[in-house]
Amino acid sequence: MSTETSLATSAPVAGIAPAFSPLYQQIKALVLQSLQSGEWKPGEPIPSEFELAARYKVSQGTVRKAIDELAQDNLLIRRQGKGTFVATHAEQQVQYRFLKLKPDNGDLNSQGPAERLIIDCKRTRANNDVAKALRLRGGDAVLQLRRVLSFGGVPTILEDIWLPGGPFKGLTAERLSADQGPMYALFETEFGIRMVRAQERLRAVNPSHEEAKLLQIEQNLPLLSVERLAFTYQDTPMEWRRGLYRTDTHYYDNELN
Amino acid sequence: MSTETSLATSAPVAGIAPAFSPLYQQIKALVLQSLQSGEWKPGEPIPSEFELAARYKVSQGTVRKAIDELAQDNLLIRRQGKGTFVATHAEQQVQYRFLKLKPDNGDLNSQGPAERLIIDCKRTRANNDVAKALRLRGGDAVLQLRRVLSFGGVPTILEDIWLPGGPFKGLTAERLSADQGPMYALFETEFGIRMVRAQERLRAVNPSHEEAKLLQIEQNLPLLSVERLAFTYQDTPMEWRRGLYRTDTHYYDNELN
DNA sequence: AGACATGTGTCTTATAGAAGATATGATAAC
DNA sequence: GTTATCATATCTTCTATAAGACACATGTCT
Repeated sequence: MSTETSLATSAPVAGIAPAFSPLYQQIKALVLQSLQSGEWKPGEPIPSEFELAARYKVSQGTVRKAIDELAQDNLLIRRQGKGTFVATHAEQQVQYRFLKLKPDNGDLNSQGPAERLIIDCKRTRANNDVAKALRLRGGDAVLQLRRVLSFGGVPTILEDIWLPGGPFKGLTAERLSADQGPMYALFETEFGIRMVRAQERLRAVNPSHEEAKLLQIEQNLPLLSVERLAFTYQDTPMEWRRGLYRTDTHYYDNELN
Repeated sequence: MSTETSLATSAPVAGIAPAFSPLYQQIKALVLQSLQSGEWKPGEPIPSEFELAARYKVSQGTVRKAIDELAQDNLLIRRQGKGTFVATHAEQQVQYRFLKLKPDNGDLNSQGPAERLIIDCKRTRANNDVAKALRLRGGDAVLQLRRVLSFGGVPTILEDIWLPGGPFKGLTAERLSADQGPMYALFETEFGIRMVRAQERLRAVNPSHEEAKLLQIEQNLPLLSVERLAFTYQDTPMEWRRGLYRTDTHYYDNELN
């Protein structure tokens, strides 16, 4: 009975299996559950492959394949010799993982860290567009904020951000200003919400009078409008933002394959 | 001697191995060579995993891992039960693999295929920017062409394209116009050049008078400028293009993770 | 039309050594 | 005695092999 074991004969999983799919997919789903439930927190290591194999009653190779895919999706990070860790936006290396704007010369960190200025932060009710994007009911409480990012003293990005009021209860302008580092990192530590992926829609637009003023540019300079819907686990939308990027000194970088 | 075989004892490869790296990486490199040399052409199947394993004197699992990565990079396409195929731009499914522009409502094919109009096609000498991008010497022969893409009768994209003269010797406006389907597909069949990946840089710009006229728009409508450098195997740049996209009716779609 | 055989990629298990990271303990140097 | 240095043990992930069952595609034979 060397290889014709499990799957049919021995029940492989702990909880209820999602459906009929490859074993490693089921394991992947179970690991995802643990990530989602917060059993393993961002930055922390998850159990070793052999431990997980024992826990789920499958072979180490099957666990490995599940973890491989999760690492591929940037949900986990493998470090040889050390372990496998829950990915986080609070890494020292890449400051803004979702920011694809690059300066025409040098790199983003060459002029020191970005300066972030909160212009506005208020609690309002979701309009139809925002409600639809965040899957809320129209009129539900949302947190709206506006900020300007500057690089080397030059205002470069103007962002309007909408967050669902429920999950982000207690978020204030002070808390945001006090914090160094990426906003998504703060979301993880303070609210237990990890942004997993995002979808961006880009357009070229002319800024309004007010927008031009906030970025200290002429109104005839076209800007790159970047609408982003960010998702946490389970493809649940958790943030909607619209950025206006200066692209006379920077460009939006994208790799195709 | 069940598992402590090869690597040290039996020489694993056919040609000269690149350096010291994992076996599957070496296999990957060898497969890449065969792709590049045209031993297996776009759309065709490559030998089965077991055949390759025999050929390279490694196990099927090792070949599998090599192929997995190549499939990940969109160089190969696996089809269960049928085989593994060399990826091509001539697929029926996704017409324009590198085109990320989507209409605000409906999808690109809803209004039928794109109409393509060649505005200009001439043989010139590379200026400095183009030469640098394509790694040519300034003044080398290049093919320059300009075209307009329309969807549902509405001009939407204006593109200027530069191709190195050598590899694309014999390309004419007639040949381009005659051809249906993606340009990159024609490059494969007519010139044996397969575009593997590309890098895009996006900016918001105001069109020139001429550009606005070609797109039949007002000059005050900002456009999305998309500079693309496309690479073939070995990270060799083979095309530089600059597109101007209308983004009042369409948007540039991008996924982050 | 249906059954069957065959060739393909897919999935799972088992085994085992390589390679990177870290702790521990022995030994040497001060 | 304390501090450095080295070797060893023991974690981890990574690489490689082998073998068998399964799923999918496409024939061929009945």
